[in-house]
Amino acid sequence: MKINQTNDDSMMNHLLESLPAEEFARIQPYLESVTLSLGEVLYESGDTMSHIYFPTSVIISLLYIMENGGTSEIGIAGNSGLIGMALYMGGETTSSRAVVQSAGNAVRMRSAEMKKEFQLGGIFQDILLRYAQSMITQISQTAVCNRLHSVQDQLCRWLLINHDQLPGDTLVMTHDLIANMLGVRREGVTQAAGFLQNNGYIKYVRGTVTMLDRPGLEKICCECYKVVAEEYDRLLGKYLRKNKHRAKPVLAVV
Amino acid sequence: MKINQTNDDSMMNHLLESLPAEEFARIQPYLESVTLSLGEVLYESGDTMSHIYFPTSVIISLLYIMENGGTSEIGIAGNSGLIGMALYMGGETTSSRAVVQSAGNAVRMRSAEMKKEFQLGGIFQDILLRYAQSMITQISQTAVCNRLHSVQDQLCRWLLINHDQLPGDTLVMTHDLIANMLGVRREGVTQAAGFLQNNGYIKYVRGTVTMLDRPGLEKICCECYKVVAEEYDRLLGKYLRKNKHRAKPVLAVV
DNA sequence: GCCGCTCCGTTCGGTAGGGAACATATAAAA
DNA sequence: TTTTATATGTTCCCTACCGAACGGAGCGGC
Repeated sequence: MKINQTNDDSMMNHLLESLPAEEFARIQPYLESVTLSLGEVLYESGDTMSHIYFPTSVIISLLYIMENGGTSEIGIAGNSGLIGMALYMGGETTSSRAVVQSAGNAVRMRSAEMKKEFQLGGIFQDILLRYAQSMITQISQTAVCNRLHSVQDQLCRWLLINHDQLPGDTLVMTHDLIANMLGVRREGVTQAAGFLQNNGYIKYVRGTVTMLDRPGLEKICCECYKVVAEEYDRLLGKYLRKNKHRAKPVLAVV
Repeated sequence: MKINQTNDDSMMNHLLESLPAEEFARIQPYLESVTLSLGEVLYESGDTMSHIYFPTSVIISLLYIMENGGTSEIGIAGNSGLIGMALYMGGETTSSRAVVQSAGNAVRMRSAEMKKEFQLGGIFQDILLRYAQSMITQISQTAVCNRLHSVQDQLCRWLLINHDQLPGDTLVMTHDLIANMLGVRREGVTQAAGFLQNNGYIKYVRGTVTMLDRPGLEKICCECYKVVAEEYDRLLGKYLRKNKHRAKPVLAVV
């Protein structure tokens, strides 16, 4: 982790940029910009968190690691989310690992200041709580998707969710890593990805995946992506839409 | 749903009985006791919630219903939980269905009063937020268990979690219903339950399951039960243990 | 150029669980 | 008691996915 000299990028996180000017001004002095590299671990299961992170260009994955070594992702957060809900929910720690899935920047805020600001109520608190609820939806939908849908469906969902957090259309990620996220075998990912490539939805070579036909992907994907995207928009859209600085929609909703 | 004349049973919900006397006195006037029958639906996916429910003897299941008709439970709440987090998280609704899994009583509180009391902060708010975090853990663990563990493991987890919310050792529940909760086939449940019965862990006849060897069940279960139970205790134990009225431990932790 | 590493493609066999059909057992209703 | 509805037991086949192994392909370092 590299600590940057300015926090100019703080407005690139959609939750922060949704704040009214006066509330943003209040917390801005506490924000610190950091650069995170691929694979870096922000915290392990059980670690007491020192900071809350608001990704600006980085993507963070929340991973569960089972006793038998199996892994499965329960949710991700990019520039429309945050990492460290447990700080304001009261628990201080969670049982998941937060790991950098795509290198980039984030702004962070110390635990103590975070809790103090949360207690003040206002829009900031409301946004944090609504975001927590949207994560509950994301995790729930992951649970049922894990249970009831095929690997291919889940790969589509995963690609779409990640694409929403990315600046462009290319994702740096090997089949092996995707398999760890989905909790399936690498071969299963290769097979599903092969199908998607043969049908013109994506293209991939040695650790990069490029989206070619996003509308098509949404079409063949199970409903799980849409449910999560729409719920995020329902919960936080009223704040996000107020801000005219937003360049592209956070989530493409049908 | 039947509305009762007194709310004397309100102290039978562990979250409520954890409140300091003065905070409990403040909200008690808003509490209303209701009797709920098996299969009753407290709210459907998308419904605006009118009340938050604190189960005293009832058990409520949170079910997701997919477009193809498949169902899967993401969490449950009994006398150590509540139903209606979305009210204080800001969303007003969730995308799950809340259905009575075991008949009994609950006390409830109207949406408006709930939100007002939550805003006052204090122990009540802290307990509600910590409970929300424990539900996040429960849902996350369900997600990974769905992905990585066998039907038998999941049946054990489900039985243990339900047993924690029950007064006795007998659960009124058919294999068919359990299958809906777990999101698997009825035959799969019959087979797993048959194994558990043949090995003396449980006994069942026509819609009732009796726990015979709970320590044994915990032993052969995957870690998922233990993780959820310990996390609940870590988050809320400090409040629960203060109250001397508690009869039995909410969760048996190894 | 050559070597070596990582990523992807493919195969084989094994298994858990799904879909469907049907037999049997118990409880409630008539 | 007989009837009927519901709960559980069992079988068959089928598919998706797992585990493991190995071959080839791209890309770096030397």
